[in-house]
Amino acid sequence: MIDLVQLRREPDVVKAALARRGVSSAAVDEVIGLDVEHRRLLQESEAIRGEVKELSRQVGEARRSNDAGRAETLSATSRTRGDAERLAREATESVAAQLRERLLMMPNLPDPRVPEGRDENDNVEVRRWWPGMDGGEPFPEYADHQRVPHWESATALGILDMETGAKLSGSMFALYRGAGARLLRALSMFALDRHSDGYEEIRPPTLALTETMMSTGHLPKSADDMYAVERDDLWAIPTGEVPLTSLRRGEILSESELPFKLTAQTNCFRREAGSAGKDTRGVLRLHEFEKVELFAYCTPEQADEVHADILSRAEGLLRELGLPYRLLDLCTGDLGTASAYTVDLEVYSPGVDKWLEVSSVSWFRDFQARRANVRYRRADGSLALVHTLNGSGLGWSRVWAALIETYRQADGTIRLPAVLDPYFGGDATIR
RNA sequence: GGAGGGAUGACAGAGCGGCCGAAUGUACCGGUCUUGAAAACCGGCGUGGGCUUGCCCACCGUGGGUUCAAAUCCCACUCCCUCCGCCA
Repeated sequence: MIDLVQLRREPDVVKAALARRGVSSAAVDEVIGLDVEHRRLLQESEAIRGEVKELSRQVGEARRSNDAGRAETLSATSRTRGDAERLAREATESVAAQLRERLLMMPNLPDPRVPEGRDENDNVEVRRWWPGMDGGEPFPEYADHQRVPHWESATALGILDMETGAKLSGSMFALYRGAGARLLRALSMFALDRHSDGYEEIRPPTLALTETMMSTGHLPKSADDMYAVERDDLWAIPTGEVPLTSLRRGEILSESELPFKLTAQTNCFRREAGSAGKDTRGVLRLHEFEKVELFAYCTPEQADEVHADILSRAEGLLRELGLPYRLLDLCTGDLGTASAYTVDLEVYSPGVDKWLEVSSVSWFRDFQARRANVRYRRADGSLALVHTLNGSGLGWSRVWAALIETYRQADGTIRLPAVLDPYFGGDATIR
């Protein structure tokens, strides 16, 4: 949620920032108008409320001094004012509800460094890495046996069975078998092992309350992309970010515990309502996938450093796995609702000849903290909202595909990078 | 799923229609005393909102209701505890 106080103080700054994301000046004015109206009504109803309280106090006084007549008169006046108060309060609450609704739909202000753009095509590549790059080697050349899509090679090896996945749950649900399933488990273990220095490992529930989904900004705006368990009023989380952001919801943290860093491996559920037919072969886009998330609450001063740390951890994993990747600064048109600044990591996968998004490292400023009401007490005793950041480290289905394609040998076997050997009993080769 | 008990400030815990934003204790902050510390004593000490910055309003799990007036009475819900049932 954007800061209403800032909106009052510098409406033009807010308008200019939101205009970059396509929010019209009129929409912002509407919020401002509702805020003005809300405060006017609030003052009115609070003044009447004050009157009622004062009258009630006097009724009590009159009763105690056995002045029944006076008490009755005062009581009657208070009753009338009480009716007026009810009306004023209802009007106030109605405007407050409208204001809240508009505010919850409003996206975060993009950071100045976010490039201008309409959609994902305008994201700006900031860096590229591949094995041997530092030694001056060119971008890898791939052999024909690596140019095989994973849905062909993995299915042939019996480690991926999309057909049975569809039989169980419908299209875009994967079933991994044998070494394929083990590879997925290995990747989560590998990542969590790497993050264990500094990030507390969490195993959160994957069904969450509406309030929990509201805090990150996934609701109300993206309800169509979420799986709802309506009977119990729960939602399947689209990312570990959801439970982690609410871990300390409503709490006041001490400055000494910041940055407060967490990591969690969870399944992630996405309806992919708006992406019919796009990259749907194999495991490129699934309704359910596994991801290791990195998350932090921190002070505004710590935010840059934490963002860099999360990013470098995500990069580090890809380097250890020997997979080429690139970094993109998301443009204003592709930035997530809650984010102020996001860097995406895309891994190159030779079989499909595509760059695949495997991580999004985002800084939310106090947008989520305001919704989740997570604050910290500063050295001077004052309270301030924390900043939240998160990033995948990493989302596995696409990494899985890139590994299968990149490390496919001429004989059709897959010799996975040596860092995974320990998770395969010493030899990470899939035959 | 059934029966009972509970939810109050950082924590413990009183209050059970009006003088209660809330006793008391602990913790915390400042001061006195002390060579220093401790103890003792004195003072302070929740959050949010509004505006005429001094005041007003809201908040005692959540939502509704009764009343001139609700932490306090009534209803519903959520969560926690105990017991029973069921289950991995």
